[in-house]
Amino acid sequence: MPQGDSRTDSDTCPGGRVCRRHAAGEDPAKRDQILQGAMKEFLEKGFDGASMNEICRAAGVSKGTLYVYFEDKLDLFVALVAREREAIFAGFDALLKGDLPLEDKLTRFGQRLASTICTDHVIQWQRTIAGIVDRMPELGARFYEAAAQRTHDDLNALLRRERAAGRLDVPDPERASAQFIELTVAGIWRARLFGKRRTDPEPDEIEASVASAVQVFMAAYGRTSG
Amino acid sequence: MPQGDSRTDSDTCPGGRVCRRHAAGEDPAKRDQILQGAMKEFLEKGFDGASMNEICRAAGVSKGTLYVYFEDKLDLFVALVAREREAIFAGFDALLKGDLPLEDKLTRFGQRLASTICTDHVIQWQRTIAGIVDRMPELGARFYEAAAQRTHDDLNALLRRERAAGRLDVPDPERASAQFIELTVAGIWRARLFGKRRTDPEPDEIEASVASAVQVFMAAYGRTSG
Amino acid sequence: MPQGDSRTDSDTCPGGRVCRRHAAGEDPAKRDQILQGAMKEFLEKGFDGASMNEICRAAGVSKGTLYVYFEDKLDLFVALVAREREAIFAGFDALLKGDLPLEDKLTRFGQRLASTICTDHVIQWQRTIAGIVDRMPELGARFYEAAAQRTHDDLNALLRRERAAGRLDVPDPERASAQFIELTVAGIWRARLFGKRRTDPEPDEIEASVASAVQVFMAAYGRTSG
Amino acid sequence: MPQGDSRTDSDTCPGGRVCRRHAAGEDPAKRDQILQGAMKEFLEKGFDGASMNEICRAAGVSKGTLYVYFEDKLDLFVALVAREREAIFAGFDALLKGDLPLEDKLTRFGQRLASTICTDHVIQWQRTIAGIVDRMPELGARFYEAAAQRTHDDLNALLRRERAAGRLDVPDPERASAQFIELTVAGIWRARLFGKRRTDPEPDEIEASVASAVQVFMAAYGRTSG
DNA sequence: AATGAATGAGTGTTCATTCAT
DNA sequence: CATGAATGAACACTCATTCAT
Repeated sequence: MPQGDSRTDSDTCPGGRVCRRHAAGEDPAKRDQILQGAMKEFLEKGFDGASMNEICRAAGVSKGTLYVYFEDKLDLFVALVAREREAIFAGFDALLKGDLPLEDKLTRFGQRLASTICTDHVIQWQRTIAGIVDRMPELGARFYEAAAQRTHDDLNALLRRERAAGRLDVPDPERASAQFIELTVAGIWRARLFGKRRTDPEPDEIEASVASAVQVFMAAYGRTSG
Repeated sequence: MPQGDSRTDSDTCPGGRVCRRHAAGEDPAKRDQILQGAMKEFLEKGFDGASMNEICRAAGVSKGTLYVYFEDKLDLFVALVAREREAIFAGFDALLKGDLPLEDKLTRFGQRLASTICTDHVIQWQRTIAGIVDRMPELGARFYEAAAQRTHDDLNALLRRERAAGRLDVPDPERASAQFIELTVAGIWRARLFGKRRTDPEPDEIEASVASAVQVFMAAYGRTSG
Repeated sequence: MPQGDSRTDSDTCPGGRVCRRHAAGEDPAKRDQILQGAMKEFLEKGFDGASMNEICRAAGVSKGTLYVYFEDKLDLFVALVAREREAIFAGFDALLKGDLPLEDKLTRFGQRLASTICTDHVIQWQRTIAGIVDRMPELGARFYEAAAQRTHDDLNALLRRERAAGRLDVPDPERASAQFIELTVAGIWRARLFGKRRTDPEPDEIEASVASAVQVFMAAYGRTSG
Repeated sequence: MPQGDSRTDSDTCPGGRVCRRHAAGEDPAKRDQILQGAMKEFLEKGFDGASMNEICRAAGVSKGTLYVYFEDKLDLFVALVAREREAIFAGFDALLKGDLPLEDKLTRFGQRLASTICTDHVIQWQRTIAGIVDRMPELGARFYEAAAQRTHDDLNALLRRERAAGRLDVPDPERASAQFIELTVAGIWRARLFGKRRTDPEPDEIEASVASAVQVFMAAYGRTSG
C-alpha cells in the first residue's frame, strides 16, 4: 500500500510545531508572498517538477528565508494546498440557505459550483492534487473533503429537508446529492481535467448544463412526477 | 499557454521512425517487459517523480537496453500511455449493440464502464495523466478521447437511434450521454480519484449506482414520462 | 560546414549576462581556483576528454559550486581560453618599441616570441585549441588573433616604418612579418606541437635559431644587400 | 609526464598480433570501408568526441564487425593515422630529384608541399593529431616524422649536395631546410590550423608565397649573394 | 531575520565494448 | 564471419537543503 509522508496527515507542522515556529514573530505577509510564488510553480510543474530555486525566484525571496517559513518542499506544498483548499470552496455554505423555491436554489448552487470547479485555476489544482494522491493520499482526501463537505453534505441536508416537507421523492438523498453535482458539470469537467478542453466554459454553457441538470434531477425526484 | 512537447502529439516516434527503429528486430517481449516496469514506476511516482534507474531495476533491464527501445523518458511514457489507453478501453464498442431493451443495454454498459474506471489501476492512470496534463495537453486529450470515443460517442449514437424510434424523448443526446456516464459513477469516481476512497468499489455498489443512474435517466428522458 | 556553438562567438555569457550573473557577489578567487583546476584537466585531456567531475576534484570545489560560476562545460572552457589567451600574449606590444637598431629589435622580439610559443604550457594550449577548432572555429580564430595582433601586426608596422626610413627594401611587409615569425621557430615549433620534441628548447637553441632568422631576414630585405 | 598508451608506440597490434589476426582471412576492402567511415568521424569530432556507433553507421558496418577488424577505438585510430600519414605524404621523394636548376626544384617542391599541408583535409588531420598528442605522444611524433622524413630530410640532402657543388653557401643545411619549409607557408598555415582562415588557399597565393620563399632563401644562402 | 554560495547525491542520457544468435 | 541487443560505468548537469556571513 502506498504510504504518504506522515506530514501530509496534518496541515500543521510535525509535532504541532506550527505554534512554536510560526509564533516566533515571522511576517505573515512574507509567508503569503512565498505561497504565492510557490503556487505558480507547483501548478505549472506539479510537486516533483517544481523547483525550490524557481519558487524562490518567483516569490522574490532567498532560499534561506523560504526555509525559515517552511520546513521543506513538502511542508510548503501542504501549507499551500491547505490555504487554497479553503479559499476555493469558501462561501458555498450560504448558497443553499434562504427562502427560494427548490429549483432556484439548485440552479444558483449548481451554477456557482460548476463555474468554480471548471475554472482554469481550480482545474490546475485538481490536476496537481490528483497527480500526487498516490504518494500523499491524505492530502488528496482532505482536498476532496473540503469540496464535499461544503457541497455534497449541504446539498444532502437540503434534500432531506425537502423530502421531509414532502416536496421531493428521493429514496437516497446521499446518492441524489452526488448525482446532482455530477449532472451540473456533465461533459465539461472531465474534458477540462484531462485537457481536452483548454479554456474556461462560457457562462451560457454553464447555465445550459445546470438547467438541464435541474430538469433531470426534478424529473427523477420531483414529487409531481411521481 | 501550456505547450506540450511535440512528441506528445503523436504516439509514434518523430518522423514515423517507429518503423525503422522498432522494426530492426528488437524483441517485442523485452519491450513489453520494459513497459511493465515503467508502468509500476510511473503510476506510483508520476512522470517527474519516476526515475529511469528505478524503471530499469523494476523491468530487469540495463540502462543501455532501455535506451535502445525508447528514445528518452518522454518517449517511454508516451508509448506506455498509448498502450494502456487502448488496453483499458478495449471492448466497449460491443456493449451497446445487440437486441436488448434499452434499459438493459444501459445497465450492462454502465456497469462495465463504472467498474472499469473506478478500478485501482485505471484510477492510478487517471491521476498520473491528470498530473501531467498541464505540460502535455495533447497526451491528456488523447487519453480522454480514447475513453470518450468508445463510451460517450457510442452511447450518443444509441440515444439518437432510440429517439428516432420514438422510444426516447431526449432533446440533446450529446448532453444526455454525458449525463448518463456521470450518473453511473456519481459519488464514487471523484472520491476515488482524490484518494478519499482507497479501495475498489464492491460489485454491489456499482450495481446499485448504475441501477439508480438508469432510473434517473429513464425518468428524465423515457417516453412514458414525457 | 563546421558550425561552432554560438557561445564561442563571444567571451561573455549569452546576452551579456556576465555582469548580472557574475557581479552578484561571487568570489573571484574561487572563480580562479576553478579555472586553475579546469586548465589542468583541459590541457591534459582536451575539451571532450576532460571530465567535469575531475575538474571539480582538481579545483577542490563541488559540482554545484562550479555550476554557479559557469553555465556549462563550454562556458567554462571559453572563459578559460579567454583568460589564458590574454595572459600568454601580454606584453608583446612593448618589444618593438624604443631606439635600438633594427636587428637588435628583431632579435629581442624574436627571442621572446620563440621562447614563449615553444614553452610546454603554450604548446599544450595550442594543441588543445587546435583539437577543437573544427567544432569551435571562432574560438580558434580568436586565439590566433590574440597572438597575431600582438606580434605579426606590430612587426608589420615596424617594417613599414623601416622601409619608409629607407633602411629596408621590403616589397610586402605583411608577408615579411609572417616570414620572420616563422623563421624564428623554424624546425622547433612544429616538432614541439606534434610531440616530436617533448621538452622546452634550451635558451641557446632559441638564440641560435633567432640569430639565423635575423640573418636570413636581413639578407633578404636589408638595404645594403639590395 | 604524460604517457601515451603503449599501443601508440607501434602501428601494429600489440605483440605483433597483426599477422595472426589479420592474416585470418579478413576482407581488406571491408577494412578500408571501416577506416573511411572512421576518418569522417575522427576528423570532425576528434578522438574523444568520435563515437564508435557513429563510425559504424558511417562505415555501414555493424559493431561486431568493426571489433573483428580493430581491437578497440585506439587501435582503429592508430591504424587510420598510419594509413593517412602515408597517403598524404606519398610522392614527395621524387620532387627534389632530376636535373632542374635549384630554384626550379625548390619552387616545384615548395608549391607541392605548401598546397598539400594547407588543404582542408590535411589541416583537419593536423588538428586532430595535435589535439591528442598530449596523451599519445608517439602517434604525433610519427605523424610529424612522416612529413619530416619526406620533406625536411630530402631537402636537407639536396642542400648538402648543392653546397658541395659550390652553388650554395649554407652553413647549417639542417636549419636551412626547416627555414625554407616554414617560409613556403608563412602567414598561411598557422592561420589555417587555428581556423582563422577556413578555406583552402588559392593556387595564386601558394605560388606567390613560394616564390617569395625561394627569393628569401636564395638571398640568404645563394652563392652569388655571398 | 535574511542571504545566496556551497554541497554532493541525484537526474536522464551516452559510451565503448561484449556476446548470444 | 557478421550482427546488433545488452551491459553498466561514466557523462554533464540539477536538486533540495544547509550554513557561514
